[in-house]
Parts: sequence; C-alpha cells; structure tokens
Amino acid sequence: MKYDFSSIEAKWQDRWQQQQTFKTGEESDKPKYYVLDMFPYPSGTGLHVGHLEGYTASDIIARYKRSCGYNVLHPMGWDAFGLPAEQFAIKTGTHPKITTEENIRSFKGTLHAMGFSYDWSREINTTDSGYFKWSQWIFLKLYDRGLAYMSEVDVNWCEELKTVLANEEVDEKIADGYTVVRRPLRQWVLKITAYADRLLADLDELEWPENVKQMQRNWIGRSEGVEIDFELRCHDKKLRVYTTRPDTLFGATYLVISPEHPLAEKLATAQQLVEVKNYIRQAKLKTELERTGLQKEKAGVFTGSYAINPATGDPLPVWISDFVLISYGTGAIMSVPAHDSRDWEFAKQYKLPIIEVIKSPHDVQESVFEDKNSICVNSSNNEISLDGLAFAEAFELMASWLETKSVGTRKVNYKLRDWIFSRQRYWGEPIPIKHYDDGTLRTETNLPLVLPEVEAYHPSSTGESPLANIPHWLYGADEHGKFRRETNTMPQWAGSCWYYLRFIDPENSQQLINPEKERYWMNVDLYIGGAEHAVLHLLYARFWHKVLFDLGVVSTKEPFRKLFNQGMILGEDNEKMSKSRGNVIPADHVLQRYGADALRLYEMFLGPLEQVKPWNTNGIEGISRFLSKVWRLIYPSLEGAPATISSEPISQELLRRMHKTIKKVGEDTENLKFNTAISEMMVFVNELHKAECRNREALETLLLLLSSFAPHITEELWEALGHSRSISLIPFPPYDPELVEDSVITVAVQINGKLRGTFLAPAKSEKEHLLAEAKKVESVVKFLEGKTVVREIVVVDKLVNFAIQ
RNA sequence: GCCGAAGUGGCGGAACUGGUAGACGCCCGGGACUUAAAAUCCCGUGUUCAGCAAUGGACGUACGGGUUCGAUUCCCGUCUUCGGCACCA
Repeated sequence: MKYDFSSIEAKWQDRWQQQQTFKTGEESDKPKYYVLDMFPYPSGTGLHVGHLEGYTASDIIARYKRSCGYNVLHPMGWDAFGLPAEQFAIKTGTHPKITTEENIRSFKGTLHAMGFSYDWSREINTTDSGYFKWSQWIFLKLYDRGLAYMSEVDVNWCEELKTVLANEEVDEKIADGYTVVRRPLRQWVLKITAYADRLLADLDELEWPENVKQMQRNWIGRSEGVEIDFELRCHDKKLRVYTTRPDTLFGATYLVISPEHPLAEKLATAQQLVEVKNYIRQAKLKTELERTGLQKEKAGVFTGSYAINPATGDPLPVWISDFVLISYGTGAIMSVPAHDSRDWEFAKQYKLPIIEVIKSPHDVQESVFEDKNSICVNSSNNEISLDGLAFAEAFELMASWLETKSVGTRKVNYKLRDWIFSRQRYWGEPIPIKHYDDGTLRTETNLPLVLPEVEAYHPSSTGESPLANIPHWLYGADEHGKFRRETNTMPQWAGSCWYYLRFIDPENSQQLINPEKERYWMNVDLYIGGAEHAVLHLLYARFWHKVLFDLGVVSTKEPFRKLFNQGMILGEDNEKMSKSRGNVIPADHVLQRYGADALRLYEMFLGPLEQVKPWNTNGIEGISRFLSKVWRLIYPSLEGAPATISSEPISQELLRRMHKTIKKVGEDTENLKFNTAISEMMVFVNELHKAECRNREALETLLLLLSSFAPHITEELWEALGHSRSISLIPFPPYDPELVEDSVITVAVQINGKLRGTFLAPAKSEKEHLLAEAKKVESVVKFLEGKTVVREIVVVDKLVNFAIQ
C-alpha cells in the first residue's frame, strides 16, 4: 500500500477531535506538566514555516510528556487586539472583529492541519468580553493599589495621524514624511518600578536562557550610588547630583545639568542668559532620537554659576548639556573627566580641567582611564583620605563621610521607567475608569466594560481614541454625578500579561482563576517563544504576576519556570522572511506538498532549536524519504496488506541499536535536541531496512519513539499492526541499561596522538590485554619498529596511545 | 563603545566529562531496475600528494600562541558574524 499522507493525516486529525484524545483531565493523581506557546496575533498574512517551529517543538514535548505519564496542559489562544486589524478597519470600514475572526479561522486551520495536540476546549481570545473582563479587573486592582496612575508624559505625537507613536515607530513615520513632535499628554502609567527589585532578584531562580536574564537585568538597570548636594556660590538653592562613583569626588571639576532641569535657567548669570535660553529652546526641539542617538561631539553651554565641591572646597562651573537626561537620577551630574569618557570628551571640548584621582597607567590629559580596578590618588582633605584605597573601600568611606556631613545619601537607581499603559485606539480593552465633572475618578464596577460599535475608526482630532466620538457610550451619570468615560484603551501587551492563567480555568465567570486549579497547574513548566519578547512581554507578565501574587490570586512568585527561545527560520536566501523580500515559505504550501508529519520533522531536523537557520526546500525531501522508509517497513509492497510481522527474536546488534535509540530519543527530547533525536531514529530505520527486520517489538518501538514527532503516520501504522487504542495513549518504551552498552568495542590505536589503526576488543577489557592487542595491530607495528616507547596511555573502551621517541 | 551568543566539508549540521572530527540529511557523481522517465535501491563524496591499483602519507574544526601522551572541546590574544543595549553618570 502506498503512503498517502493527506488522507491519513485528515483521518487522524478528525478522529482525535471526535474522541477528544487531547482533552486535559481536570482531576488527576498524575504529576502535571504545563507546556505553553507564546500565543499568536492572528494576522491576515497567515502562518509561515517559521511560526510553526516553536509550536512544533512544544507539541512534541506535550506528546512526549503525556507518554511519560504526565497530565499535560497544552493550550492555544489568540492575542487578538492590535493595530493591523484596526488599520484595516480605518481603510475599509470592516469591523476589526470580523477581520480577527477570519484570521483566527485561517490560523486555526493551519494549526489543526499540523496535528498539534492542543486542548481546544480551552481556547481563549483576548478580545472576548469574558476574557478582557478580567484584564480590566486586574487593571482596577492595580489602580486600587496605586500602581496605575495618570501622568503628563512626553509622547511622540504625530499631528497628521493624530496619534501617539511608539518609539519604534518614530523613524519609520518620519521617513514617510510625517512630522513627529514631543508633546506632553495625560497618560495612564503603571508603576512597574515599584517592583524593580523583585523583578531583578527573582530572575536568579528561573531556568531561562542566560542572555534573556541578562537583557532583563540590563533593562531594569539597577545601580548603587550616592546623591550629593552641591552648594551653589551665588544661590541659596543646592544642586543635587547622582553618581555611582563617589570615590572620584576629588576629581570632579565641573557639574552638568539637563536643559529641562528646573534650575537650568535660574542658574544662568545675566551675561550668559541669552545663550542659555537659546540652548534650552533648541534642546526642546530635538527629538529623543536626535538627543540620545550617536552624536559626533558633545555640546553644552556654561551657566556662569559655580558650585562648591564638598571634598575640595573648589568652585566648579555648572554647565548645561543635553547629554544629561532629566529622567534619570536627579537630572544633574558631577563630571570627573579623568575617569569617565563622556566627561573627558566634554572637558576637552570646553578646555575644563582634568584631574587624576584613580591611579592611571597613562597621562589622563591624553586619554581617559575608566578602569575601576585601581587605587585612589590625590584624594584627601583635612578630614578624609581615600588615597591607596580600592574602589569598594573608597566608595564606602566617601559615602559615609558625605552622609555624616549631611551632604549626601546613598541611593539606588533604576533605568526601568514606569510603563505608559494607554493607547489612543479603538481596538483594545477599554480602561474602566469614569471621570467626573468635579475632577474625581471612579472605577467602573460593572465589568466587562465593552467597546461600543463605531461608524469610523479614525482617532478623534483631540488626540483621543475613536471612543471619544461616541457620545452615548462616552457620557453617563450615576449617584456620584455626571461622568465621562476614559477613552484610552490598553496596549496590546495587556491581554498577554496573564493569559497563561486563564487557560487553567477558561470558563470561570466568577473568578479570574479558581485557586485550587491554580495551585495544581502553576507554574508554566516550559514556555516556548521567540527571543523578540525577551524583555517587554516577559517583563510585563512577570510584573502583573507579582501583583497577582501580592493579591493572593496566584501562589507562585514567577509565572514561567523554564523559558526556551526558538531561533528564527530564515528564507532560502538566508534573509529574514518577509513579504517584501518575497522569500516567505507559507506553511499551507508545504503542508499540501509534503504533509504535516514531514513538515513537523523537518522543522526540527533543520538544526538546534535555539539556533537561527535558513530554510531549504530540498532538505525536506530527505525527511519525506525517511517517512516512506518507515512506511515500507510495515507495507513493503505497493499493493496489499501489511507485511507478516514476526515475533522471532532479532539480532543482538539490532536489539542493542534499538535500546540505544530509545535512550537517545528520550534524552534528546527532554533536552529539546530534536535534530539529533531524529537523526538517531534515521540510523535505526536504516538498520531495520538493511536487516529486513519484521520483528514486532522493534517496529512497534520505532513507532512509539516517532509518534511525538510524526503523530499521523505512526497512528496509522500502529493501527495496521492490529492495535485499536491510539498510539498517543501508549507509554514511552523503557530501555535496558545493559543493552545500550556495546559488548564489543572498536579501540583506537594512536602513535603520539595520531590514529594509526583500530582493533576490536570485548567491552571493559583489562588494560594489559588492550596494550598487548594494540601492539599486534599491523598498521601500528611498522610505526613502533625501532622506536622507543616513552609512555603508554590506555583508556578502557576508548583507545591506546603510544608516545614514542 | 558595552553586554550576550557563535565561527567545523559544496550546504544544514553531529561529536558524552579532553580520547577514532565530519553522525544524520541535502546537493553532486557512478551504478542497478525500466523501452524511457519518475519512484526505489546500492556505491562514492573534507583538502591534497604518491601510485595502474589495492593502498599509503601529509594537512584539516575562523586566525596566532599555550597546557596535554592527546584539544572542535581547556587557557591567553586577534579577527569575523549575529542578537541586544546605546550618553542611565
């Protein structure tokens, strides 16, 4: 019989659905395993082979863990609020809901055709009111705890588009000819900074890729330093700066403040005032990018004022420059040009003094010396001396001295900023807040607050979302008076911040999640997705999770115990797949031509899961051949019934190979090394063919090993072998530890580390025996003739090495 | 600039804890079956030198050193590629 993948795959997909093979049992005494994909935004372009890589991996793990006796939760859903559907609506008037539904249907069709073993009864959609009711509920909890607040925030405002843009969008829009200005707008902000320390500390216990943890650490950007108050010479105010290098205070030769600093203009002397005002005005016009991007040279302006260095008593000129950010620290810095490259550059530019206070191997007038691993010099006054101290001691001593003099305080700072949470958009979760005429805010008690139908999806002219154009939705009154609803919606991140919880209890209308179910299923044991979410999504989700933990809604500190980033699959041209390059490989094309089993196997065979690798359509032919080979083991001829399967014992050699394969496939699957697991199965299949093996145990073992990878063909062949129970329900086979070891070993013989011959020896032979045998090997003898053996190294079951002369 | 990951045949990649480099697959070449083709099967396939040949030698894991009986693996230095951050004081 011929291997007809399309009818076989359809047959089993239908059967799994009918028999609910992969429905997750609610009550179970089995250990649980929760394997989760980063759920997709259902776009209109459909899924390509790259999207399916992570899903295939997680499905193999889900199936494998089931076969190892776990109660597995493996769900899927849709992160369906978002811009593309709304942009499409603006253009065509089609309601985003319609577009979204169509796209979901297409995505789901492809995922179904891949034979993924999701429990579809738990499917969730972030745009369902039954779901976003709880997104809104979480928002209100944040609000109640003071973690959501309104604030004037500088945003990227595009006048032509009447909307706020994300930082990432700014470049693109400017290139398109739009103007983007920085403008303060009242925005909802979430106080993620209140959790900075916990978000940082708890990273340590996570089984995540080191680079992702590092990226989050950098993003949070914790630093320990000191805030120092500098007295001003002709001014009664003090100027507070933040520094992480109090040990270099003796080397501070000037101060710099940000143009937005409240004292910037006040410090300008009459003589400098015009210049200062000009500078501040120009800085305002610059975009964030112009200011923080790669700058050729540092520019600034002198205020004319001086501050006093508390360590030396020297007057320090106060400058203004836009390389100092108002949003970090105090918006003012002390400059130590000898030991900071930015300060050095600035000092050279404006001929400011450079004083060495950390012992440097070269002249600091010539170039900067930033190394912390040196000792302090030129750092003493009547009360304190740092000279000879290393960084840590000098830091401590100076910080303490400043504290006792009441001119400084130790301070921890973070790069992490609070999270701007509102969007001027229609297609998102409405923020359930009412603004009353008297200026008070009250929460919406009747959740979910759903989106009204609108005529047009354009943002309103005031910089508000289209919701501001719907009077009947917008205005209302209750016992507290007349109110206007919040018109901002939540960003797309909101829905994905907690969806992994809802899969555990998707239908619950009373609670976000049932606590008992939560305790059973959390954490997520394995979370697979792209590295592009290394910071934002994963940080936001961790933040919400910690808030939910504090609320007692969840029992774990962290949501995702183990994280795995699959590498991107590039197009055949080695470039990132994109419509514009025309190198996209649509999943449906490959499915049609080769089938789901071949596609699944090939996705995993391409290379290590975490690695970026190019797609190569030729390569999938090899996988197709492999599957036909497997098929022909059971159906050797094109016509008729399966081959006669015997229970005759198979050769020792094949039996050992079988047990080795079981071991390797099991271990590699545990470690997500699917490429080598597959190659091991190929080796096994090649040997079964060579031996024309028809042994039942061998063939059934092969099918069981392969079934997590290629579920359809293995179900079909399993049935052909006379089984009525789905192979998905059969346990993973055990291996015999004795049979995975070879009984006869090929021992290598080396002369000075170079291979000169081999011989066969029983496993675990005596060293003397191996040595004697090695000396008899013909190809070795001639190398040893007339030479003195200085040393003989014998590694049992491996090699013999003669060091000669 | 800083942080992180990685450099192995024509290509994707494999190699346990320092122990026979190139598993498995693709491509390519040769052969079998066939009227022919497809499919399938078998053989070969790192580079280079010697030989009619069987075969044998040298070189070879980005580059340069080092440790070791022995290094893709460990150490030092250099280069390149990819990802992230980008004046955070």
